[in-house]
Amino acid sequence: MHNMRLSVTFAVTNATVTNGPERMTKSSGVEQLMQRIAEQFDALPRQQQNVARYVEEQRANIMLQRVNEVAEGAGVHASAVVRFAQRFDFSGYSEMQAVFRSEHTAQVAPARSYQQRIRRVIEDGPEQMEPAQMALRFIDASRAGLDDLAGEFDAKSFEDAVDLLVKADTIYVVAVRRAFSIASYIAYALQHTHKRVLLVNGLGGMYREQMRSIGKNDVLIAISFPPYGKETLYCARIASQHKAKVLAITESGMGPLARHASVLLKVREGSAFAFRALTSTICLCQALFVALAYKLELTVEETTPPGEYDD
Amino acid sequence: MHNMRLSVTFAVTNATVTNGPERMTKSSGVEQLMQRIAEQFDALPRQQQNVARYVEEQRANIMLQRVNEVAEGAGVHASAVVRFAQRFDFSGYSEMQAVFRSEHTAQVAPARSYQQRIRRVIEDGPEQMEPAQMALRFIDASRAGLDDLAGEFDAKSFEDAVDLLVKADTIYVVAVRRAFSIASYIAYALQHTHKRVLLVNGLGGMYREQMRSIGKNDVLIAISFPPYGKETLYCARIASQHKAKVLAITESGMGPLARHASVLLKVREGSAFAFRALTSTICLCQALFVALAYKLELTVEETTPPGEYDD
DNA sequence: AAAAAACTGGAATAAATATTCCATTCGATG
DNA sequence: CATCGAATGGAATATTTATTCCAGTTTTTT
Repeated sequence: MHNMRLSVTFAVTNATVTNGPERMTKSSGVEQLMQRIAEQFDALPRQQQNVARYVEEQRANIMLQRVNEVAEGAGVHASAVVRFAQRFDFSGYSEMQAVFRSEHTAQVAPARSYQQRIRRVIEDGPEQMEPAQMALRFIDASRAGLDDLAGEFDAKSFEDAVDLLVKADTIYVVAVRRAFSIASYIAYALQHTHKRVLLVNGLGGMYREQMRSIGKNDVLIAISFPPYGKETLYCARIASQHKAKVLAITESGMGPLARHASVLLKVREGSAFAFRALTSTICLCQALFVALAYKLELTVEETTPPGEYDD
Repeated sequence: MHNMRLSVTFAVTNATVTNGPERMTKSSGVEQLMQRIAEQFDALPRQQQNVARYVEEQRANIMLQRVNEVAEGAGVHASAVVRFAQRFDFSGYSEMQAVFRSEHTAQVAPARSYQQRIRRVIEDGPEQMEPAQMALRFIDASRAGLDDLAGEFDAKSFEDAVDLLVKADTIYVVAVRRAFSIASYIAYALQHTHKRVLLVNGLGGMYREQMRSIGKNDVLIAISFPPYGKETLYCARIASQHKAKVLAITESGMGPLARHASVLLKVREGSAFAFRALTSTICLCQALFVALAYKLELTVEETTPPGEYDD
C-alpha cells in the first residue's frame, strides 16, 4: 500500500525533474546506484526511505549538498543519511557524494599547454584508430563545443555586438592562420549588407597599411585564440589607438585581445586529439550575421539573392 | 513483487530523464563576477592571474572544487586562492564558491528548457525576435546539422577520401563565395603536412591559370553547394580533364559537382531563417585533416609547431 | 643600489562538516 | 504487555577543509 504510493511519487518527481536535451551518455555510476537503491528500497527503514526519495529527486544537486542539507531535505537526522550511505557500501556520506560529483565534472578540454597536448595524444594512441572513428570522435567534440556555446550563451554581449555593427561606418575584419578562414567568411557575409567592409588580409605584408585609415566610427572584428597571433593583436591595438570600436571574438576575458575589446564574445571550442574545432566560432559568427541582417531590416531576399548567395 | 514494480518505475524514468547541464542564458552572478575579474585582471599579481584564468576556464566546475583543487589547477598555493577571492570582496574562497553553487541550483528550478524557448521564438516570428533568440535558434540549427553529420556518417567514403589525399602529389583546393572560407581553412591546415598545397583563390581572376598545371597524380578538393558556383565547377572539369582525382564536398550525389568526383563526401547543413550553416562542412574538413595527419604519421611537432599552430 | 611594498608558501589555527557513540524510543513478536 | 532488536537523534569526536599568520622572497620604487 505504502509501496504503491511510493512508486507513484517516484514517477511524478522524475517527470518534473527532466531537464533540457542531453547527449547520450554511458550508463553512469549514478544510474547504477539509483538502481541499487530502488532494489533495496522496501527493505530500508522508514527514515532511510525518505533519504532514498530525496536523493532520487535531487540527484542533480546531491553533489553540492552537505549531509545536513540532505538530512533536512529528507526530514531526518544527519546520522540517518550517513547510515544510508553506509548501507550501500560507502564509508559514509562523503564517499557516496563522490559518485554524484564525478558524474558532473564537466568536460573542458581547451587551453592545454603544448606539452600536455602531446602527452594526451600519445595516451590516446590514435595510430591504432580507424580514420572513420577519429572523424566521429572529432565530430563529437565539435558537438560538445556547440552545446557549450548554447549553454553559456551571453545574450547581453551578443546584443551589444550586434549594436556595435549596426552603428559602424566601416567594418574591418582581421584574423590570422587558423582563424583566418573565419574572418574571410565574415567579410564575405557582410558584403550582403550595405556596410563598407574591409578584410585585413595582410596580403603583401601590409597589415599596417590596411589598418591605417580606421577611424572612430569604425569597428574592427578581431578573432584570435591562444597562442594569440601577433598580427591580430597589432590590429586591435591600432584600432583602439584610433578610437575605433573593437569586437573581439576570443577564448577568454583575460587574454591579450580582451584588453582592447569594446565588446567581447567568448567561445570555447571542443577538441579531440589535441586539435581544436572551429565549429563554434563559425557558428557564432553566422549567428551574428543573421541577427545583424534582421536588425538592418534586410529581407532575406536582399541578403541572399538566389543564385548568388550560396557558395 | 512490489519491488519489481518499483524498480521498473525507476528503470523507465531513468531512461527518460536526462539531467545534463541546463541551457540558459546567463546574465547571472557568475557572469558578473567574470566581468569584474576580467576588468581587474591586469592589476592582479601573477599568481592571482593564474587563478583568474583557471576560474574562468573551470567556471562550470568551481562549485565542486575545493580550494586545494583550484590551487593545484592554477599552479599556486591555496592561500593565493583565498587572497584572490578576498580581493573580489568575498570573505574567502567559500563565499566566492557560493556564487557558483547558487548558479547551479537556480538552474534546476526554473527548468525552462532550451527547446521550449526555441519553440516560443518560432511562434513569435523573427520580426519581433531579440537578436539573442535568433542566435540560439541558429546555434540549434547548427547542432542539428552536426547531429546529422554524425548520424549519416559514411565511413567508407571518408576513408577513401583520406586515401586519396595520402596518395596525392599536389593538393589543389577550390571553393568560392560562402564556401571559400572552408577552402582557405583546408589549405591552411594542409600546410602542416609535407604535401604541396595550392589554394585556387582566383586572385586577379586567374582560376584558369592556377589550375593549368594540375596533373594525374594530383587531387582537387572542391567544395560547393547549391546554387553551385561556376568557378568551382570549372575547376572540377579541368581537373578531370587532366586526369586528376577530385574530392567533392557537396550536398548531394546528383548535383553537378558529383559528376566529376572520384570521391564524394555529402554534407547536409542545418539552416535557420533561410540561412545555411557552415558548421558541419568545416567540422568534416577538420576531421578529414586530423585523420590525414595521423595517416601520414606526422608527429605532433610537425603538425603543430608551438606558438604557430593555433590561430 | 637601497628601501619599501607587495607577493609567496609553509605551518598554525580556525571553521566547517562528517562520522561515531550511546542513551533513549519505537515497534514488532511471542 | 513485556522483551528484544532495530531505529533514532543529541552530543562528542574525528576529519576534512578553509583561513590567517608570518617569515622569507621577489618586485617595484626612489
